[in-house]
Amino acid sequence: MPRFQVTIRDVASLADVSYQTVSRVINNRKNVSPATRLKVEEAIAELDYRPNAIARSMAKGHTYTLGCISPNLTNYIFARIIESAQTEARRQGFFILTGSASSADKVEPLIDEMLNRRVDGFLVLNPRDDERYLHFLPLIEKGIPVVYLKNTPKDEAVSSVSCDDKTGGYVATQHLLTLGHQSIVTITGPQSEECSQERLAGYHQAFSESGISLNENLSVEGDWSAKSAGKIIQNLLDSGETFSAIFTQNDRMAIGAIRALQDAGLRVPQDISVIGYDDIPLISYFAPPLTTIHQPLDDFGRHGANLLISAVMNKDYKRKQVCLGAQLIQRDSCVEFNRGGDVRI
Amino acid sequence: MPRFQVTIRDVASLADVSYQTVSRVINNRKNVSPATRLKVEEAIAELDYRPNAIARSMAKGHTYTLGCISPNLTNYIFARIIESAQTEARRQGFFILTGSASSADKVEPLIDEMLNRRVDGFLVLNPRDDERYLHFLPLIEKGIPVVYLKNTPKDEAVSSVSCDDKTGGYVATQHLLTLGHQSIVTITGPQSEECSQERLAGYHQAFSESGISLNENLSVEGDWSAKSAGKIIQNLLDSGETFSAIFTQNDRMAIGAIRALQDAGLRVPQDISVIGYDDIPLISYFAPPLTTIHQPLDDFGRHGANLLISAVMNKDYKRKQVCLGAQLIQRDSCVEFNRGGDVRI
DNA sequence: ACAAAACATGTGACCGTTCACATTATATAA
DNA sequence: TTATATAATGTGAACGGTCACATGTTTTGT
Repeated sequence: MPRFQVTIRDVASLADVSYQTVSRVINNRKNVSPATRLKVEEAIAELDYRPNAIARSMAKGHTYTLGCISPNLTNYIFARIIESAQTEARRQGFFILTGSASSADKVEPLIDEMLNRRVDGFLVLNPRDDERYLHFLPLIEKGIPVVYLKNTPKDEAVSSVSCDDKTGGYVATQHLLTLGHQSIVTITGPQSEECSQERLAGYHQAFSESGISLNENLSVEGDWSAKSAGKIIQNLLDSGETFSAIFTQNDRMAIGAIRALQDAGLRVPQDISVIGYDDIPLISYFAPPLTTIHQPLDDFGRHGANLLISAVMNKDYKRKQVCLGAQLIQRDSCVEFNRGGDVRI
Repeated sequence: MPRFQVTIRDVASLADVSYQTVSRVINNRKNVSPATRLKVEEAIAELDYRPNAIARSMAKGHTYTLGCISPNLTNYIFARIIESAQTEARRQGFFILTGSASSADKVEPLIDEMLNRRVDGFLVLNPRDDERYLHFLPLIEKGIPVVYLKNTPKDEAVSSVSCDDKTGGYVATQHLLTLGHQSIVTITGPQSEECSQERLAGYHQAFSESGISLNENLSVEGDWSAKSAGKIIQNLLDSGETFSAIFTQNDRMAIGAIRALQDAGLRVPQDISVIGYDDIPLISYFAPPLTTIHQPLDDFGRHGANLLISAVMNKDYKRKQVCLGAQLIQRDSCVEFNRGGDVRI
């Protein structure tokens, strides 16, 4: 298959200089006379020459490409983080090779192929999901730059960007307590995941600070899906537990919970207050507009890309953990607890 | 910067064969004796050798990488299509380099950088948005494979995957007509875009087939956002127009419309039926669960990747236009028109 | 005015593969 | 047995850049 590419040497012969001089021009090096530079630039324009990044990677040993591995692309949270990481990476001359691995066993081949393509480093979203971070440990040992993003294992000596999930859980719970609620259901994510544990810890902390006693039966583990939360609420109602508010660890579960409440004839927020987590798009158009915890997703991507690129470029880069804040967004799904007793079916 | 890579020659010398033989083994060529193959494979395993895809690209003139350019990554529609394209591409040994260009003027530099990286071809989402497809015309002329995905210019001689938007618009409208509605508002996307025009054409066709006369004032142009639809409905109500149903060209606008109706004290579907388009996630949890038109997003990605890879691999590949179907999803936002007159405020 | 430093440019080797071709060993046929 | 096809392996030259170094030309300092 005959190739048909304009090379640095074609430019050189047209401009009547050596190929090295052309290389100097395209890399914006000093030590090129203005006249020569102009000649070369004209030749480049005339031939519509494009430097071959592949050949450059070959010679330099850098691909200026980052591998980004996430559970999927369709979850808004991931998409948003990847998008902002991409923006930041591109600003610094890097591209991102995306790969989704829906389960842990698909992570290994993905890493392998990205390694073959000689990505300069890895951006790993939600490494704690199904313990997929275990696959990156060998890479980190070999000195390949890796940055964990969101839901990160806490104890690892790895660069990471995470959110202060404990505070997030605390703020959410605190908000409900302040409104006078005392019996607050919390639906967590899988307890194997760091962020679920943290948000639950925040919930506990808020209770213990307020001195209000905590009903352990009201903490239930979901799987992030609306469906799981719906079932949990249904069970809770059936079991005769008493509560006036719900804190779900993501918005999807809030939606599922609200649906279950409505199916049971309860109104949100008049009968039960609900607070979510994430602030996904259109959730403000929900009925009722959901009060929730907002995370700075763009900062995740930006910091993540930055950290990774720094590690790629500086051999003696020190690992760093960044922790971002979370913010309460008040809408209409939480109101003051103002009735004689909790709901009981 | 000293590199430290295991190469084909390291493997060769350990296995005591020539580097070419190693190449044959890793490429699974015939003409290698089983004994030699085994020796080489052992050496590969021992050294943890990884073929350098960059060097391979260099030699072969193919990168096995596709450039994917979309307006963003956060829109579920795009994310889903890209994710499925990625899955299909990877199945065939390709990777996807993603790039978002929020506006047309950002497309050019993105193409440039992808071209420098020698992507084998381009996957272009929504080329009709702000006429970004114009940037790809020169590439297509040069013979670089390009596939358009969704909202494609109809008349181009380019491979593309689109949806039968006219039928989609027809089915949606037809559904409302069948329920007895006669005054049906439609909120379109920007009329500069192919798919908006098509869906509107379907709306017209359904009316003309039914023989019911059409009130031109009820066709209004939105910008795909919930907000725009909200304003449009508000204006319509204020102007005293009469209608009993709404067909919005995407789900977000349906949500905005429903909110505006509710704010005006109207109930959906009892007072006004609403049908959307897209079937985005969680929309079935909305109040009321939205009746909408579903598009086979995964097929978009799959076909798109396939078409592009075929074009990349076969020099004499013929351009092909794929058109996918759309499907009515009935939920609870549309009911029979059963009252004496239309709503009038 | 002359040595030293700074600038401008060119040459050869290399990055890690694959390709086309050459060579050698082995099997098949007459 | 010898000619001939076939299998197994090796060699040199690409692919398109960058790096280190060599060379020639100016500028600068005293």
